[in-house]
Amino acid sequence: MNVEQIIKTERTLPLKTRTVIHFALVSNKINEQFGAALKPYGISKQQFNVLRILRGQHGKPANLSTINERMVTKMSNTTRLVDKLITKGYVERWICETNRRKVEILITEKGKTVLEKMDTIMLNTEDILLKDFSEKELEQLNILLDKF
Amino acid sequence: MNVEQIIKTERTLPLKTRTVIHFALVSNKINEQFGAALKPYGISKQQFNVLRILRGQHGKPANLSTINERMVTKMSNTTRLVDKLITKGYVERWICETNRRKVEILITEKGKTVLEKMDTIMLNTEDILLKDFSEKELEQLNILLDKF
DNA sequence: ATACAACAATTGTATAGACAAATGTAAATG
DNA sequence: CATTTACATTTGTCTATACAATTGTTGTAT
Repeated sequence: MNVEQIIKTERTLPLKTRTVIHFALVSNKINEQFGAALKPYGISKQQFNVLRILRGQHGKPANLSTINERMVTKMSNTTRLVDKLITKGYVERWICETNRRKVEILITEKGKTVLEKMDTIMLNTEDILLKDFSEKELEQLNILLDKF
Repeated sequence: MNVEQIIKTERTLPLKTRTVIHFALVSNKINEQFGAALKPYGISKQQFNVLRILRGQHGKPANLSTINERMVTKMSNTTRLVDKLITKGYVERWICETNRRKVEILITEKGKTVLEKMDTIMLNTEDILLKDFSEKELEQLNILLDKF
């Protein structure tokens, strides 16, 4: 991936600028790939993330703030995101008995089934995306990412 | 930045999954910072990108497809993006005389002035974002990013 | 107990972006 | 030269997201 070539600039970019742009380009690519992988399921990355969080609760219900806390990309409107998962039948929502301000959200059996299928696809996509990385390079990348 | 801690998961993530999530987290951080830097100017990253592309033309007008080609994040609707820049007076648009299908887009003096101010802020933001990286680490990161 | 502050989620609204269809223009074909 | 095809941009529509204001509930202080 030659950054200058992709954005078709004739000038040599300063290293820092180049890094930031390079990062954005890779980020786009990753998003596209995962987006495409989830497309057949009619689910967004965010929705997938929420399903995974709910499964990770092992039956223990989660409320909205818990979900938000754990999401990779926080967003302002988890209510409507959950709404969509309910419509699809992947998730249930109840009002919390002990604190009626709160809400209890659970993944359904249908949600679990579909999530399992998506898992495979997602792991596959990861493999494809990272196919040119050795174990060592992945570790190196993680160390560098920590510096942000 | 401890990934597991941030997304509050108790399990140890597989290296590849961890990398992808790590990447998304950093990407969010970068977007937030640049977004915040541009906020006082009431301009989006995309709009800023277009202004920079137009300045890079050195007076030579650009048409929509040229702009699209050079944008870091391609998008489906550059027309409306340019509309917004016109409203702000940062950009002009004319119909191309030699090929009336095309359009000629130019940055205005006002656009150049405001862009110069934004440049400083953006470079500053880059510096802050990358403050913990040595020259060598930045080069290393760019090499790793190339593997995507 | 009553008033007030804090909490948790929801709703309204405005803006951004994705995607497909439509418009207008130029080039190619017969 | 009329018709078709390709091109460049624009427009319509639907969905996603950000941000602020609102609703309903609980906890706290007097």
